[in-house]
Amino acid sequence: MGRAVGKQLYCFDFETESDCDLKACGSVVYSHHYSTEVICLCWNRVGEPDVGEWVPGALESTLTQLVEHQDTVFMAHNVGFEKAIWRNIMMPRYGYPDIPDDRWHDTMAVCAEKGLPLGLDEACRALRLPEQKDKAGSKFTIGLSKHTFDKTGMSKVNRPEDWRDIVIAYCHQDVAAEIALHKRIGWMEPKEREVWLLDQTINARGVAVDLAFVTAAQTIVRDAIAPLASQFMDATGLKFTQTAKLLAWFKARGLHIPNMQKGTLDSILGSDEHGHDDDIDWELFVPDMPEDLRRLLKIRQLIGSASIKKLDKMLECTWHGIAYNLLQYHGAGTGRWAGRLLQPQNFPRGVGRDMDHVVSAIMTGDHRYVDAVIGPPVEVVVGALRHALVSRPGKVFVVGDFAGIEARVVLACAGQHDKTALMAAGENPYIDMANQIFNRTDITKTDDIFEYTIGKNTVLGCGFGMGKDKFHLRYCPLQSLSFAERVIQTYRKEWAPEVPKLWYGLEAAVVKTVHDRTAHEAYGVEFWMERDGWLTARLPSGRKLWYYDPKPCTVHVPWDIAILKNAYTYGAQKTGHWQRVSGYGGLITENVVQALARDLMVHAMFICERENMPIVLTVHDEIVCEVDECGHDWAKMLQQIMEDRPQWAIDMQVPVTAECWQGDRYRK
DNA sequence: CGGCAATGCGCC
DNA sequence: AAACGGCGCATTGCCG
Repeated sequence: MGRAVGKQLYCFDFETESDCDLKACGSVVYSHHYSTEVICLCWNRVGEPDVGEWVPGALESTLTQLVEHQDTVFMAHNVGFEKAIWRNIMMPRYGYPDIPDDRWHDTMAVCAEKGLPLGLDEACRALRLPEQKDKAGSKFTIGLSKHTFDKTGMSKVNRPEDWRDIVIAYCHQDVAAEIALHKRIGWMEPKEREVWLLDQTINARGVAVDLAFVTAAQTIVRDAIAPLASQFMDATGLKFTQTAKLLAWFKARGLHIPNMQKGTLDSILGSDEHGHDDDIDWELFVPDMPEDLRRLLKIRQLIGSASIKKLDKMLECTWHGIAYNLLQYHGAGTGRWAGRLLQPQNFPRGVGRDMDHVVSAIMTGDHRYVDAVIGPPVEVVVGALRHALVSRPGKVFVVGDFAGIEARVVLACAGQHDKTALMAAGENPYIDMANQIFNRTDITKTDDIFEYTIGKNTVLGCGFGMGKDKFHLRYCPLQSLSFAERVIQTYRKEWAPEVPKLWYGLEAAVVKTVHDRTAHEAYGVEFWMERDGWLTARLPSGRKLWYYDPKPCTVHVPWDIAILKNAYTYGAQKTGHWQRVSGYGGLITENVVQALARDLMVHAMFICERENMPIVLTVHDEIVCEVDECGHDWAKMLQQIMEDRPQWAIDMQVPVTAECWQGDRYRK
């Protein structure tokens, strides 16, 4: 079941034209758009000369036979697109039967699993395949869409006469490239195929968006920003989004600002809205700033949030109140999902205001009212963005969050069992850490906020080799550097001395594997050079992490120019493009730990599905299910599910706890 | 002018 | 005895 191997495999590729912007709206909205039309569907049976094509109105039965043959599996690169076209155009308009999820195979999912770029063209290039995607053809086809007319100058009247033939030829070339890619990368691991099928189910369910809430929020933002933006323009001649130019403008008036980030502005203005004086860097505070400049910075701070763009995005990518395909399977190299379209994984957290109060105020659409009863309207809306996601009528969200999961996994992985036992016993590890750092025994969460926060940040942040400089900059810029150094040393030497051994142990194993091309194991992770140019790390969970094109190298150690040590690099996607990355202990540890935390998620996700708690969203260490509204204590049930550990996690002694709640609106 | 890279900013 | 990593989207700015 679910296996696509051994069946008749057909590569399947649609070319379409539309006024709808596919990238912005997603494949579901695109496929439903009135203007979207199929130009052609081309296919080729993998390993056979069996090539075919379909165009609207074609009278032939080959396609019907293919689809009705239950042993036919259809392969595409990003099948979300092909599925949407099939189900929302081919079925309703042309009467074809459905192709169920388990008869699709996605080469993009395999690329994701094996650490390759997700784009077809980028993947083929990274693998140096002779068969490549036809870039000119792609540009031509995209140019057929009306929303690009102004850019390409092509329109229905001046298209070349043979434009359909050009597109069909391009489509066949894409099919050839996809087949070459498939032959090189093969199938998914069977267990990951099951995860991917679940991913497809979740993406097809979608999440409901409260459209009335979104439009009310848009009204508030628009009305609140307008007067402030024009004041700002009058004073500076600049739009408040032109960050670099603004910094120069302020500099010319004697005010040197490192950046326009929220925290920086809080510090410079010497006040933040919520009285967290801890967060303020008083060295940046400018007490004698001219009032006009202060006023401008204040405006920038109030309306400069880019997050409000999400409101537009929510409407754009929603079809009849549901946003589909918000998650990318294995979007991160470690197997975590990535967010797409309205990006549900980076909603601002807000500041813990009363949700019902905030939502009802926003629903009025009146920015003055929001200002009067809650606070600065734009800031209120930004903090409430996640509340736009709601459960469908008659349903309720049940949401669970793994507590400090990566810190727990790294300690368990390292064999730091005194600390995992402490967590398993329900004690607070952050207090334990803080007591050790400050040489005390009586620190509490409420009475020693600074000490507690340092303890927490140390436990959560230091498991992957962070150094004193980074810790200082990030968590305690007002303290001395030697304080940060002491914190780091306390973690590494006293609190969790097994953890640095984990970094160096994993590094030694992976470096040996890349250099001598034999298997090496450390801490339950087995490194191995696969055929065809991959390094893999088999995790205690049984899953493999894949690193493409690993190469041995040597580097100078930082403390002695004369000493060389073995190291390695590999190809990976970084800041949006394919480049070589240097591996090191902290990094490989981070990858392994993040991957294991993901596998704990997946374990819980399968149980949720089995127990009739359909998942609609995941956010790294958080599961969102949508269940029938009834008297049932769903939160309790989800907690039991998430705290059920797979055997490998029991063996590793990972202490797992989950915090769960239920409600009809998404919140933190 | 479009394409691409870098940057800023949100999250875990 | 060094190194925190993983994302996506919007915007800006540079280059051809």
